[in-house]
This record gives sequence, C-alpha cells and structure tokens, in this order.
Amino acid sequence: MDTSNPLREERLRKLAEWRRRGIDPYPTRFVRSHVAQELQQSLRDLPAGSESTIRARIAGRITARRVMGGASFLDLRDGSGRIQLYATVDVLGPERYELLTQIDIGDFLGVEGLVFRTKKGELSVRVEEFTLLAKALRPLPEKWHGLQDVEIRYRQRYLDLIANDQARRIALTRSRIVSAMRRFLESEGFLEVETPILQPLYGGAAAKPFTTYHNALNMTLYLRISDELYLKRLIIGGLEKVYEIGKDFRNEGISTKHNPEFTQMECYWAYADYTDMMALTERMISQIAKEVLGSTRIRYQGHEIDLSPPWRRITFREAILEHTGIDIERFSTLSELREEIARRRLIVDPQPTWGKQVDELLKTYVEPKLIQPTFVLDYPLELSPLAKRKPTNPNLVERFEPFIGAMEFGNAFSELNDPLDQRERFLAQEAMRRAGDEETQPLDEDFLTALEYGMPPTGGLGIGIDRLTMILTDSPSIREVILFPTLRPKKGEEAS
RNA sequence: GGGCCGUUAGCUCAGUGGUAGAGCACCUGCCUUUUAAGCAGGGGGUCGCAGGUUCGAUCCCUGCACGGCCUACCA
Repeated sequence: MDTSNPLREERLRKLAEWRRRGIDPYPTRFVRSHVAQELQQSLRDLPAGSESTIRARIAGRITARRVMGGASFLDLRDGSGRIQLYATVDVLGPERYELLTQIDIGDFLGVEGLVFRTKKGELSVRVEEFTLLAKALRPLPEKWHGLQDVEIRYRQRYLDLIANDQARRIALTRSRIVSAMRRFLESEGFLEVETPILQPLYGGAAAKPFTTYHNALNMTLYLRISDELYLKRLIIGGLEKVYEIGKDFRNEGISTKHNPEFTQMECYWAYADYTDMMALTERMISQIAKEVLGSTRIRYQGHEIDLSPPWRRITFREAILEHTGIDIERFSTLSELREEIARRRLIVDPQPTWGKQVDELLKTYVEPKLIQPTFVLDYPLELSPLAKRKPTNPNLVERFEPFIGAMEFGNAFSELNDPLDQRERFLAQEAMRRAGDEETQPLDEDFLTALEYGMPPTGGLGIGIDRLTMILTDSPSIREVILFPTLRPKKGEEAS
C-alpha cells in the first residue's frame, strides 16, 4: 500500500497536533450509555425542536461533517445505526470547539451530551464533552456512490462494510441464518459436535482435497472435503442426532457458486431415512426464512419463490424425462444414451460414464428450471457411493438434492450402513480412480471398521450455508456472502 | 484452461494520437439548526505494468498482472 498519499500526510499532521496538545489519539476505553439505534427508537416521538431528558454517552465513527462557523454537525455511526452530533462554540469554548472541527471523516469519537431533536427533525446529541477514540489515517470511500470497485470490496471488505449498506445487511443476515439454523436443530434435539478438519484420509464427497503436512507426526494430512464419515462414526457411537457447521475445503475452480473453502451444515439422524430428511429440510429452511426475513415468500434474482412446505418432489428419472423427453431407464448404456441424446439434438457435454452423462443432462436441462423449491430424488447408484440402495430398485439410491432458484444447495440420503456393500462401493470407486477419475472416494478402512460394529439406519443431510445465504439475501455471487472470498494475491502487494 | 469486458486523483466516473477533467474527499477563508450544507479560492495523477508502432501514446498494437462476467471444471 502506498504511504506517500498527501491525504494521509495531512492526517498524520493532525495526529501529531493532537499529541502536541497532550491528547492520546488512541485511548483504551470509552464507556457508552447508549447506542444510536436505542436513542432513535426510544425518542421516536420526541417532537422537532424539543429536548429530551437523556444525557447520552455514545461512540462511533464519524461519517460526515458539516462545519458552519460557530456550529457544526457530525454524523456518527456505531454498530447499531447512526445519529447526528451538534456542537457549538458556545457550549465547548473556542479551543475545544476548534479541536473538534479538526476531526476527520473516519475518525472514532466518543461524545457526551443532551439528546434533542433539531428544528428540521433530526435526532441529535449536543456535544458537551468529546474524546478522540481513534484517529484514522486514510480517507473513507466516497459518501454518495459508496465503494463500487469490486476488487477493493472483496480485498478490503471492511471498506465495503463501512461504505455499503447492502454488504452490512448480508453479513448480518448470514449470521442470523446460521443462528436460526442452530436454534432449529437444537429444538429438534440435535447435538452440535466438532470433527477433525485435518484428516489422514479425506472422504464424504467427490472432490480433490488440499494437502498439508504435520511435522511432528511426519505425515501428510488432508483438509476435509466433507464431515460425513466422522459424523457417521458418532452415530455408530450412539449419538443419535448430531450436526456440525463448519468449513469444508475443495481444491477446485472458483466461480459465482464455488469458493475453495465453504461452509456446510451436516446433520445425521438415527432411525430416519431420506424422506424424513426431506421433511426436516422443508421445515428448517422455511423456519429460517420466517425468523430471518419474516416471511417464507422471497425474491431471488427476479423470481418470486415460496419456501413454505411441502416442496415439489420429482425423481431424477422423471425430471430428465420432463425436460428432455429421454427416459434414462430405456437407455442403460453410455453409448445408447449418447445415441438418444444425439437423436433428440440435445447439446450436452460428453461424459466418460453413464452416470456422469445422465447427471450432465440434469445439470444442463433440468437444474436451470428448478426455481421453486424442489427435491430431486432417487439418484443413480454409481453417483452415490455412500447412499443406501432403494429396496425396489438396486440401481438407484435413496438420495435427494434440494434446489431453489436454479441452484443446488444440499445433498442428502438414507445412509449406507451395510459394511459389506460399502466395501464394494469403495472398491468400485477405486476402480474408477484407476481408470482416471480423480474425484473418487478413497477406500477408508478405518471407516469400514466402524461400520462393521453396526450403524443404525440413518438419514443424513448437508446444506451449503453460503448458497442458502445467497438465496435468502438475493445475492448473485457466492463472493457477496463470504466476507473474505478466496482471491489471488495482488502482485507487488506488501505491508506498508 | 478458453472467450468477452474492465483498470485514469483517496473514492465515483468523464475524456483525447499533441504528456488530463468533473463531483465527492482534502487544504485556506467566510458562515451558530445543517443533513449529498452553502459560497470563494487552492493543492493533488508514474492514466495497472512492460514492450512496440509513431516526430509524439493515457488513447493504436502485443505481452503480462489483477479483477468481473460467461464458459470449462466442480456432488
């Protein structure tokens, strides 16, 4: 960062001036009596031109300054909202008043004084005493247009939060979503747990991992790509309803829907199956929307969406039939399927296996249409090495993915608890790996051992918190809902 | 990885083959109820970086960097 900025030089000059007067520009403490929003609410009915009986001590960042000779107005913002300050030379005396007018936009200030409402109707604090709480050395972004530069918004999110209401709103909403989700799961009897992020073997999803190294143990460790296999071990251990909210890491591309580290909620429920997980998902998401947004009707990217249960349920096979006319059951080999795709003149990227090819059909032709909440269920076996087979059709598994606004935001199944079948699935995955698929499940002997001690029938669900937040904040990009999205370091960037 | 677009003052943005402008912010002066305060004056720029074409490049060309969108990848 540049340090030769003349605006910064000017502020350094002012900083030195405060110090010259024996004032510490970075004091340790300021006791507040109120925050701005409290005053705005409790004095909502105070008429214009009249005084309250409240003497308030408030603190915050100065965001605007209007100096008019012997009287000045400052806008102060704290974590709750904003309030105006009114200072006059009559109250403060010439010396203190002059000092106050040296305050820069961006500085933190604590003030004490009577709260009143101006003739124009603006609730204000009459500054009787003030304390500089922190001198800012750099100017804030422009007041009217906010901060527009996307790169600065992501790299210096604090500036985005200062300058843009929307950024603040998203950060608050995300926190409320996670909080409401925890409350919901707790009310349903789920126990919050923590499982390892550093794992000797990764699993639970088809993804490439990040690799790291532990010096003392002299071993390679992986950052988890999913919590699944550890949470199932807890089900085996008798914790019948568990969940975890945490970061997963996938060493893959970045897009408006993908960040290399992302937040997922995973929960596991003994004696439940995927239909129970569907009902749980509907209730959870609609409950969160109600708590956080006050309604189950939302707008997402121009669409009116109704989150209230029940959500539409459609099988994987029916969904593809509906949107492409192809009944995938009638084309059970990759070459037959490709012929049918070509015959119907559909444009789909070729995939190496039948399973991936039908999945590609879903992504290309079905997913963009899934605006209203929809469960797509009963996936092909080969796409789902950890899910239980459907009793009525061993080529399918009891699995669903929920979609809203043309975006998948979760994954769930009746968990495979047959240790011998699980071993076969792992071996099939290994075979696919040898055939060149880099994103297969590695065989996890330790997990198989756990399964052999017996896991009750269990339903499992994962919800992508980032994508859910996108949906509930009408954000078009995952970078808007992650405070510090992964970016390439700027070349030549160094600490000033 | 590929395509398209962007990068000009601290911020938001104009602009031109003859080395640059506005608004906000900043500085100075005036101003005791303003709120995008006002009025007057002023300072501030390696026009992302490196090459090339040209008498001359911020502008045209090439490469690079970073970012955005699309695409690819991705449970």
